[in-house]
Amino acid sequence: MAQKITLKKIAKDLKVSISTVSKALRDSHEISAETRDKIKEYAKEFNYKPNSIALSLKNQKTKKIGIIIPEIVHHFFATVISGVERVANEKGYQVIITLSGESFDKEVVNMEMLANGSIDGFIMSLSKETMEKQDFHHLREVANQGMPIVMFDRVSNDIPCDKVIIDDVAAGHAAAEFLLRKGKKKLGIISTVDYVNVGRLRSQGFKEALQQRGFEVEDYQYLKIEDIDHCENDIENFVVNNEFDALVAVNELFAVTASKALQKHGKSIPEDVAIVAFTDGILSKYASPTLTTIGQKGEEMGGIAAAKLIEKLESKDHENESYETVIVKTSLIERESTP
Amino acid sequence: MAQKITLKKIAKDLKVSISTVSKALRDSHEISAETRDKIKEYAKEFNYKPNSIALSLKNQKTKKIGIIIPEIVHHFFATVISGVERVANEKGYQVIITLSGESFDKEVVNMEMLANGSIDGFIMSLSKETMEKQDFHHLREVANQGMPIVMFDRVSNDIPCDKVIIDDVAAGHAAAEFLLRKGKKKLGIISTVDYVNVGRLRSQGFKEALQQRGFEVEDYQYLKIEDIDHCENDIENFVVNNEFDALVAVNELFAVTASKALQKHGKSIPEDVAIVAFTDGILSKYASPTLTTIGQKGEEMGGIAAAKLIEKLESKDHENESYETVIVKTSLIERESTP
DNA sequence: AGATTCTACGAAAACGTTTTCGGCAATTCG
DNA sequence: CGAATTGCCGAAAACGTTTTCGTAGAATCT
Repeated sequence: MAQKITLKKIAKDLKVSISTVSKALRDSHEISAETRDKIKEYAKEFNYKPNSIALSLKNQKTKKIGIIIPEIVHHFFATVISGVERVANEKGYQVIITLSGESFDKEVVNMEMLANGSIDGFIMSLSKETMEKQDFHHLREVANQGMPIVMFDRVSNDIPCDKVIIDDVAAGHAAAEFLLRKGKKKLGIISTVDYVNVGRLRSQGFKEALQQRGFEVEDYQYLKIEDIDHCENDIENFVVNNEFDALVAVNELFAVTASKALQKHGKSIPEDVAIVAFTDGILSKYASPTLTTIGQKGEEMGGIAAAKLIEKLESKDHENESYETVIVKTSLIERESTP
Repeated sequence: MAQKITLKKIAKDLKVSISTVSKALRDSHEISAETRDKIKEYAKEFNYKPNSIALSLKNQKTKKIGIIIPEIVHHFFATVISGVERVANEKGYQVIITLSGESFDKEVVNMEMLANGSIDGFIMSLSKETMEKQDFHHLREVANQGMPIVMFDRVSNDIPCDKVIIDDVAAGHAAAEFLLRKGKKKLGIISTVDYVNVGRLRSQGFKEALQQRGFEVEDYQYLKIEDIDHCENDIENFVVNNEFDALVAVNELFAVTASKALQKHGKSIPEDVAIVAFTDGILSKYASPTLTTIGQKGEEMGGIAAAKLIEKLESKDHENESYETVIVKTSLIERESTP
């Protein structure tokens, strides 16, 4: 229960002033070698570490960055955090995490809490509800107060800030193209409802790839999932009531669910139906068969987002207000679910 | 770029003193209704929010709790964080996360960083390296400075603090007992090296269950995995070179790897070999066949840990130094991998 | 010796709060 | 009418730092 030691206590014990202690510990030339060594020795003995709250107040910088994400139990978001944490730590920053739980209100509340001096800048991905409402006043308010924001994955074009995304259209295109080159003729896609950007954009790329190859809209089958937690019946109905030799799913959960439904009804994968999933996570690696996926590189996205944010934080504040959108390349990882 | 508004600015603009503004906003009876309303209106218009850093410094409380975990891309840890975040937010606390990456040094560094006033208390699970070294000086130091710690999952008996664990011995016992009741005779277990507590304890419970039923040590097969990232060959060799009709794996990764190896070699699950896994995560739910698991209830553990920490934080500091170890019950979730 | 420059330290302000205390004026009481 | 009470507000301290400025004494220069 040794109380936390402060400059004041050291000063009192050593009968010098607070400023002398501070200077000595920072190797100021103003302090004689003798006094300096005495102070340093004492500080080390009692394990003095400057109080970071006091420093934050004085410097008007917290050396903390705030993350707001919808959920942490999604592998993709966990990898992003991992990436953010890695580069943040390298540069002496700490990471505060809050979860919106896909709720607009929680997103707003958390943002306001963090904006009151707790952090220097934001890294965030919008909640589903926010995407649906298209209400970004909380972002705008924070940005107006001069606090930098970097958005990733689920971003909004309405907010001027740095962004890190994957090219979902290109990725959807690549998935379809990959299957077409394997000689597949009748493709299907399982996507999300349209206000989820990633689902819409991936579907769009998928569609474009087919059209470039001369397919018509009626040549492929489309399923939009509303509720990700209760998608099994929908997916099972979809795969038994339609004919296709290849399937794209905009996340690995849909993919593995479809895979199991297909196998349950006697189809073999990839011979009868090939599958390409998005979001390379743990499921793709361990499903039976393992899934060919388009990887999102969450770790890399998180790292880039953190680097861009810190760059903004450490440049002179008032300068050129230019924002950049980094597009992280996806990678297609071939596994057993495609021939 | 509207600068952040402070009490001082409000005071200046309204030509009153800082203390008057502070009191007015906190509904002090010392301030006349007229002045109070004027100040409150002004504050609302400019969206004043008290600076949390200044409050932290004044109150010597940050209303933040720090989490140190080995990895965040493990589903179990993600669920724990989710639980911590939930109850912390309910009680007005924020959550700072740092990752040790299973490294002792990073754990020490992160702990020292957070201990310098950034947070009010710790919730943590030890890194593998720390478990191996059995070096807990960093925990002891922090605890001595009066900062409360709650450990979960990977804990140490050497440190006096609250703990939240599952009864791994009982869980291992339950897993074996469950299989024996299903009529299985030759059991095997895939575990980790012994310094990982959870692996050792679950194995111990498994062994005890068998002994109570009159089995001898040579009646079951044992595999200890050193490197979780390269366990496939070891597991495949294990399952083809041994005979058993049931298998327990101390995590779902081992379980699904074993399941696939068995199926590859023509065994069917659960008819030929039944499987019980630990750590109910996403893999267990979506593997083929789905896995019967012993769930760890990470969300619940996180919630309990946070509640206990906050309870300590908000009680009068100097009181009874009593510590509690909460044992969270595991639950056996039956799925397709057992008959 | 007198003027100047170093050397080595302390005082105080600042960051944004909250809170204790003191005080002035107006009102009530005896 | 003098004394006590009340209503309303401001000054200042405190939290722990860093940094600017001032200064006393010693050393150096002329």
